[in-house]
Amino acid sequence: MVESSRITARGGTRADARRNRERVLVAARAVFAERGIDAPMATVARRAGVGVATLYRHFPTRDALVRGAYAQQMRTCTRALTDALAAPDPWQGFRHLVETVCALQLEERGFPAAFVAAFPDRTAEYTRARDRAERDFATLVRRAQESGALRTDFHPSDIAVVLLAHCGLATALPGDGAASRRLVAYLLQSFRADAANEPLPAPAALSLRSLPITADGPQGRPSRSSRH
Amino acid sequence: MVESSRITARGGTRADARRNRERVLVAARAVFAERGIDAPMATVARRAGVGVATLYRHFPTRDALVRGAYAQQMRTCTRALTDALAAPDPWQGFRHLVETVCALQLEERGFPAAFVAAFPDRTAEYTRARDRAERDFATLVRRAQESGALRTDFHPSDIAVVLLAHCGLATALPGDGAASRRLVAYLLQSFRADAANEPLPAPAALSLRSLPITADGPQGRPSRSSRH
DNA sequence: TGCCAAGTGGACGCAATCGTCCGATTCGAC
DNA sequence: GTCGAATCGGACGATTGCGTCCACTTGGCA
Repeated sequence: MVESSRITARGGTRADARRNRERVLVAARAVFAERGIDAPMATVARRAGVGVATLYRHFPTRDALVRGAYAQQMRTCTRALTDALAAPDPWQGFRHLVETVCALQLEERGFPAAFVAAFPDRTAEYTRARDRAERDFATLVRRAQESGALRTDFHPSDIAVVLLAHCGLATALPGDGAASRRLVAYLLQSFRADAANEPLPAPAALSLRSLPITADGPQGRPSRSSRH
Repeated sequence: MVESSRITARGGTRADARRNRERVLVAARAVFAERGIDAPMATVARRAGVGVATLYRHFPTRDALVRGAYAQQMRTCTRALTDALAAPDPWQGFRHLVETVCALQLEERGFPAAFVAAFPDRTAEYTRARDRAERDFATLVRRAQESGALRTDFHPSDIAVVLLAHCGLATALPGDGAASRRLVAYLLQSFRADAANEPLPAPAALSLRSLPITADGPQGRPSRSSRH
C-alpha cells in the first residue's frame, strides 16, 4: 500500500496538485457546511480558487469528494471505536463512543449525511473497514452487557437507529448542541441496564451495510420554494 | 370571505375542479412517497392526469401542495393531542400521542418532512393552531409529571427533539417499523420518572415556531451521483 | 339547447447544474 | 535555461425543473 504513484520524486504527485487537492477539500467542507452536501460542484471549485475540471480530476464523482472531505472525521470515528474497546470500563467506552460520534456529526455540518451515505459504500476498503467496525462494536456491546451496565436486550443494530436518528436531528438543527446532547443523554440513560423496566420491541436488526440510503436516501429539504 | 366565486350554485367551485383537486392530492402523496417531497411538480401533474397549469392553479406553491396533501394527517395529530388531554391517565395519553405521531410519520412517507416543514409556517391559521398545540402539550406534560409518571426534568421542547430525530430515522429508513418502534420505545422508557437515574443536560428549549428548518432545512440526500 | 365564464392542458422561456473538452500555463527534470 | 508533460481554468452543450401564457374545452344556468 506504498506504491500508489511514483512518478515525481517524493510524494508521487506534483506539489501544486497536492496543494490544490487540499484547498478543494477545505472548500468542500466549508461549502457543504453552508449549503448542504448537494451544493453545486462549481461552487466548491470557485471557493477553492480552482477550475471545475481540476476538481473533477481530483474527485471524479461527488461521492469521492464527500468521502475525501470527511476522511479525517471517519478516521476519528474508527479510532474512537478502538479506544472504546481498550477502555477499562466497557460501559464508559460505549458511552464515550456514542458521544464522540454524535459530537462529530454535530460539529461538522454535512458530515452526518456523509456518514450515513458512506455505510452502503461498495469500495473494497470501506467494506473491510465497516465489517471490522461492526465486529468490534458487537464485541464492545457484549462486554458492556457482561459488565452489567448495558441492558441485555440492547442489540448492536440499535447503534444504527441511534446514529440515523441523531443524524436527522443534527441535520435539522445544525450546530444545536443542546438538542443533540439532550437526545444522546436520553438514549444513553435508556440503554442502562438499571433503566430497563419494560421489554423493548424487536430490534430493527439493521446491518450497517444494508441501509437503503443510496437507493433514494433521506428526502430533500421540506421545501424552499416561494421564489415567485 | 364568501364571494370568491358565486357563479356555480352550491359548493362554490365547479364539480370537475373539485374532482381534479382531489386527484392531485392523491397523486401528490403517491409521488412524494416515491421520490421525496422535492419531486418535480410536473410528475405530480402527470400522475394525476392533469396539466401543470391546473396543478398550479389549485396549489400556487409547492408548500401549498404539501400542506394540502398532508392536511388530513395534520388533523389526526391535533386530534391525538386532544385525545391525550382527555385521557384519564396523562402518561398513557402522552405515550399514545408520541406513538401516534411517530406512526403517522412512518406510514406516510414524505409526511415527516412536511410535518417539520409546517412548524415555521407563517400562515395565520397555522400559527394559531401551533400555539394552541404548544399550550395543550405543555398542559399534558405538567399533568403527566404531577401524576408521577413523567420525569420532572422533561421539558416540553423535548418533543421537538424526539420528533426531529424520529423524522430523520423515518426518512432514512422509510417504512421500517421495527427501527421506529425501537427508537420510540427507548425514548419513552427514558422519559419515565422511575428511569431518571442521572441528571440531564439542559433542555434544547426550542419553540416549534422557531425551528430554522425553512432557512436551509435538512440537507439533501447524501448523494446519488455516479450517473456518468 | 345555447351561451359564457371557469377550468384545462401543453408548449414555452428561463435558470441552474452537470460533466467534458481544449487551449494556455506551470512544474520540474535535464 | 529549455523542453515535454502534467495541470489548470473557463467555456460549452446537454439535461432537468420551474412557473406562465394562451388557445381550447366543459360545466351548468337561462
